[in-house]
Amino acid sequence: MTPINDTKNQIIDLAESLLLQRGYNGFSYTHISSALNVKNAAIHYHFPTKTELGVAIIQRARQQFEKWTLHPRMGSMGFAKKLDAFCGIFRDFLKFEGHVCLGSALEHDFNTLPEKMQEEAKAFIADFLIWLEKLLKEGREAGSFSFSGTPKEQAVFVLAALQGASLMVRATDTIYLDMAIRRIKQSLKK
Amino acid sequence: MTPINDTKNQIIDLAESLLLQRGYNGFSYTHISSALNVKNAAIHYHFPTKTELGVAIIQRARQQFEKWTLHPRMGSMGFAKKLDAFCGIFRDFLKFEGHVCLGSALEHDFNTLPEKMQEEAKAFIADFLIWLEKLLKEGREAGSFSFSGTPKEQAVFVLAALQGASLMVRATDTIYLDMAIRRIKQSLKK
DNA sequence: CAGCATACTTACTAGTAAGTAAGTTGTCAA
DNA sequence: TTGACAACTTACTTACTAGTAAGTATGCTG
Repeated sequence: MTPINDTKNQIIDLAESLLLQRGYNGFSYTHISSALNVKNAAIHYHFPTKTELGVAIIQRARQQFEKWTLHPRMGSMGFAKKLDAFCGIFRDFLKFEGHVCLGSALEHDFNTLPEKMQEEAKAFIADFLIWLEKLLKEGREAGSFSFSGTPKEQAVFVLAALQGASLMVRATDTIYLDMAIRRIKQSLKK
Repeated sequence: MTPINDTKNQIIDLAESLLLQRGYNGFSYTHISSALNVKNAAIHYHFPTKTELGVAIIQRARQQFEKWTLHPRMGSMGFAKKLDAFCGIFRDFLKFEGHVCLGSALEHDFNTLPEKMQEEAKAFIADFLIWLEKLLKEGREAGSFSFSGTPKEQAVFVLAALQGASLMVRATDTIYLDMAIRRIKQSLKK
């Protein structure tokens, strides 16, 4: 028997994938229902509105990121390794054909997003920036990183480059993300 | 008397603005026609399909960029000033509420774009990258910039950071673009 | 002034969007 | 075994999408 919430999770999985591939205004309940071989009303049963579905996607992603930051394996990592792992998140997004990272997708569609999604999107970006800022601050204090300016400024810079590169890949070449990651690491070297 | 092509240009202006604000799938002929106080068929008269309208937007932007690169004022500029001016393009995009740069907008919607628009979008990004790569290469040779790796790699990095920051602004704060620009300049200092 | 092109409007089409109301099926607990 | 609930389907609605066919007002040109 299908476990409870199996369809519900499949819906979130597929909707997230479509969001990363086509943007919030580029997918519909029909895309989801036909791929899962159910009727569009079945999607509405689990997520009465598209807004609720969108919010669910972001909330799950925030939970996943929090879990990622709190993973035991993270505790034993050095600062450079942690940055590596963070960059890896963006590489992972690109593993699936035509995906970008969730942050860029939400930022791009921001103006057309329902209010509740806008709030969640802001919180999602803030999560990333706060984590990065802390890593850079502590990493510099420990002598692992070297950069001028504030850790916040540097965090914005690093995240911008990662998001921008993951976007650019679409109209150019996949290796461009790796190029950007190499440059980011270089810019933080002592 | 309305000059020839006045409506046509107004349509491109508005469509471009909507594209930068809401993405390709986030605006319709109704948005344009109601704003210009004409009927939707009037838009179809000038641009039979949305594809043709989209292509027109990109082609005009490419021409404007080419004109910008060839402007007499550019000839007398040093390498650092030219980079400044290039970053200024991205600042200008943000002047209008909720806009991103055209490059990010096209990259984001890339998977849902009609083929002809995809081709133009690729060429548009390539224009930017080629110009930047040349600037960085010659600037380093002349001793104005300092960076490791290839000029191409660095060009990808700079453009990624600019595009990423102009996106991020939406879900955070406008000053984040300036932060990123400061970091870009810093990363190229001798 | 005849004829034609430009720049539209009116009135529509087929398709798709999100969303809903009411009915059906299977499972499980009292 | 009955009733309640979860997880749907059937069958719709309203609104909007891009796009089209046919008609009209205006002005230019020979």
